Amino acid sequence: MADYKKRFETIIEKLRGNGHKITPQRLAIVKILAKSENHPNVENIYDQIKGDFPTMSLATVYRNIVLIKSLGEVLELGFPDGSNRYDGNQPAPHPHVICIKCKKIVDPDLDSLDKMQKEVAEETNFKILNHRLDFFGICSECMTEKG
Amino acid sequence: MADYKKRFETIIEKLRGNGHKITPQRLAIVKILAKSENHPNVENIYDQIKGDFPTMSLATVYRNIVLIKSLGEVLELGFPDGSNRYDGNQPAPHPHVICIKCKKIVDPDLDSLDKMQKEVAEETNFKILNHRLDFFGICSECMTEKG
DNA sequence: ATTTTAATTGATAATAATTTGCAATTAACA
DNA sequence: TGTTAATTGCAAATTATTATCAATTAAAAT
Repeated sequence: MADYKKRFETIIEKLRGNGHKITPQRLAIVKILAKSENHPNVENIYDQIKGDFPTMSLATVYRNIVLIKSLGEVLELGFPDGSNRYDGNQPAPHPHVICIKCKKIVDPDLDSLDKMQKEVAEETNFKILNHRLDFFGICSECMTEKG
Repeated sequence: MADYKKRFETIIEKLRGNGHKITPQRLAIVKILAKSENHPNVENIYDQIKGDFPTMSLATVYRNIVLIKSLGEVLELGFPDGSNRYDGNQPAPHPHVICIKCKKIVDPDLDSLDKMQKEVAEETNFKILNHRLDFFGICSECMTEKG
């Protein structure tokens, strides 16, 4: 339950501070990203907005995501199959748990990653800058479903 | 330093056992995958083979990888940018450390993942089936380079 | 309030890795 | 050696994302 409003304002301020205009389309995209507890994809964002902006282009969603990513204000979860999910609420890297049936994405609490990262850095002599940890499985809802 | 020959034979046997023919092209692909300590991509595999098989198609590499993947004998490391790297030597999921400059991929020793996976399963009520852990950074060689 | 200017948008074309369809080839078995 | 289903090679199709460019517009300056 994060503070959507604060995230929204942070992103908007960062956009302004970097000389970007706040268009209505952009505003709508930022609103969705600031929540994004459900980790939406581009289509989800587009679908939510095109009701209010019928002429809106998918390219606009893509471009705004690229921009907001470049400001470090959204975490892009890209998957090998080409799908992408976004988290503008928690833009720092963090682990995810993904249901392979319903595609739900959940943020678990895990704090042992820092230690692990240090171990890996020592062993491999890498300077570690980033990481990505996904667990794949089946959520309890999908588990109890028939079929 | 794994046992290439054993991996090679294992994969070939599994192919035979599932009614697949051992063509010369396939044999060459399996050989490369059985080593694959350097985590080759499709292009790497294709380039290594087309000297011996000038008419060889990229599609054949793709198709064979799909097949061997379906038998669980190669680990596909797909990345959000669309690139893929393969490990037929260690086909079970394991962490990777990736240099963002030279794209080298290294396998660190890490054993605390099992515990972490159990914790996550308990907390989220997911049945965890798989995982993916990548650390991104700069290797020692790239670190000491100029530029 | 107008004007000015650069950023942004929308529509469409381009991109590029992977996949698919199909005819020709071939490994493996009888 | 013949038979048959699997495999190959080529080219076309696919598909998410990116780039192009003229028209629009937010926001600062006047």
